[in-house]
Amino acid sequence: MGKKQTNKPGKGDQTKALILETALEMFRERGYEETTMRAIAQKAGVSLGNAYYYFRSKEYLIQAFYQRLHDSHLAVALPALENEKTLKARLLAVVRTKIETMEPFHQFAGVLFKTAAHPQSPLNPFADETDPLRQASIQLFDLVLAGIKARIPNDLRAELPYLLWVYHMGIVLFWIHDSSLKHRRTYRLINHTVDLLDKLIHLASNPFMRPLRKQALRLVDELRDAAESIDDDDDGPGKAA
Amino acid sequence: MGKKQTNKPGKGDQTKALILETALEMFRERGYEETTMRAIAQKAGVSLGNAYYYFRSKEYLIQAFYQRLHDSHLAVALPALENEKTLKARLLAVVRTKIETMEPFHQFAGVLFKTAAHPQSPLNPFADETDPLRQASIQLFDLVLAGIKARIPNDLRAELPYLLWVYHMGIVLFWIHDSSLKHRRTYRLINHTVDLLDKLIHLASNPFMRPLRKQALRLVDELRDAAESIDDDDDGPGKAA
DNA sequence: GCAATAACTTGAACGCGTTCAAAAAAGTTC
DNA sequence: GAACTTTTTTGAACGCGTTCAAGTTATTGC
Repeated sequence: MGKKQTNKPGKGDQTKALILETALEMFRERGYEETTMRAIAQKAGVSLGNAYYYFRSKEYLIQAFYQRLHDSHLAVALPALENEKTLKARLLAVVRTKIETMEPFHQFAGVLFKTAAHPQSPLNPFADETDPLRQASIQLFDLVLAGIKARIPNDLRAELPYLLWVYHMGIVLFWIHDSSLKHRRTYRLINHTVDLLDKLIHLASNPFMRPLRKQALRLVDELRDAAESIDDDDDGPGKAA
Repeated sequence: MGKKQTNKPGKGDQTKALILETALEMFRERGYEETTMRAIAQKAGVSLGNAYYYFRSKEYLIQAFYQRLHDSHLAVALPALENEKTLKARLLAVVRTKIETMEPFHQFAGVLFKTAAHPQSPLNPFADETDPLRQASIQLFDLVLAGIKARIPNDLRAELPYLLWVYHMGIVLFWIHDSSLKHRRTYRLINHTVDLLDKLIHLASNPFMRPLRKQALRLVDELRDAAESIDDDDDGPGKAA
């Protein structure tokens, strides 16, 4: 029973890990475009074709990187959440640790959104609703909300994890473009936006704001499953009511 | 006097136009990735190297495409604005015509954001503040606002053209991912968001909203010149106030 | 007109990501 | 352990974007 587990311990898994490790190291040091598949293979001590046996394309190395990143982020974000009770503090903790986790890959990160924004790319984080990594990432923001006392209307509460995830993607996008020293601009932006979001969420929770909130949430709903199915509905030619 | 004008009539300008025309036609029919520089050159009846004499890279063909697109958009948007007096109607007209103008390039358009989102790319529309095409594009939204009666606070009014431009970029991004029939989802989204924006702008114009508006605008200010200079300021380690 | 200079054009060559038939190694079955 | 299958590994080859030294054609100065 010690030998074969659920799947296969696989000799090849070692090779795969070796290639990924080598690739990420080279990405970090030299950047993505500057690191060739041939160089990765050579440094890892395998043949070029072998790298393609384990990773369908160079882009798939990025996908593996995403997974690593998320694991690392969880490892520091979860403990950080233990100490915080307010929405503002918890959100701040998660977003800050995210950026800190990505820090070593800043130069390399530029390419992420390049591929991620491409509709046809398998890395597009908005692409398939069922992507487990994306779900896990959103779930972290659900956890942020689960730990607070303040009451948030159910309709908003349901969408908020996703919305905060989108928000944090925006922060990451900003960070990618941020060339300021030690990315101070990004941290400042995080402080300000978290502050603003905190106020907005409380404002939106006010009964007075219910109609506008409902309308905005309906919009969000529509945005979510946009690039998915091919269907036909209404509103084609006519104007808004 | 019929010969030499201000600059040079340039024999090569013909060749450049020919190459661009051929390229865009092939992009439209076959897509960007599927159209090779060799194929463009061959169809245009020039050598491969010649194409690179006029366009530094394949990406620069996209930049030329941007310019074409904007010209076409202006040609239909400006007349459309003549008939409309309200913010909602004017904004709707500009954004709708934008999508309609881009229609023939939907398949090809996917690659736009791929390159555009890349920080190092010369096509990044957020990159350099001084890009004339970007300025022209923002100016169109200034024109949208210039034609309305409703009073908008000065601080908001000043930033709004840029904000609406960013909004319209978001719509384009959605459209790129929109696989619904005739892109009905996009048009529906435009209707709903324009409606929402209209309400939001009026709400934000309320004196009651002044503090929140000020804070949001300060944030926008910070976002604008983010990827520009390398500086160092405050807010590094500490938390939000 | 004629040399000199600039503008334009060419095609071979380079390095890259990717593919693939074929070989080698590991695992399986009897 | 032999025959067979599956997994892993290889390196040559392909098509691509891009570069460049070398040509050809147009323009300029006299």
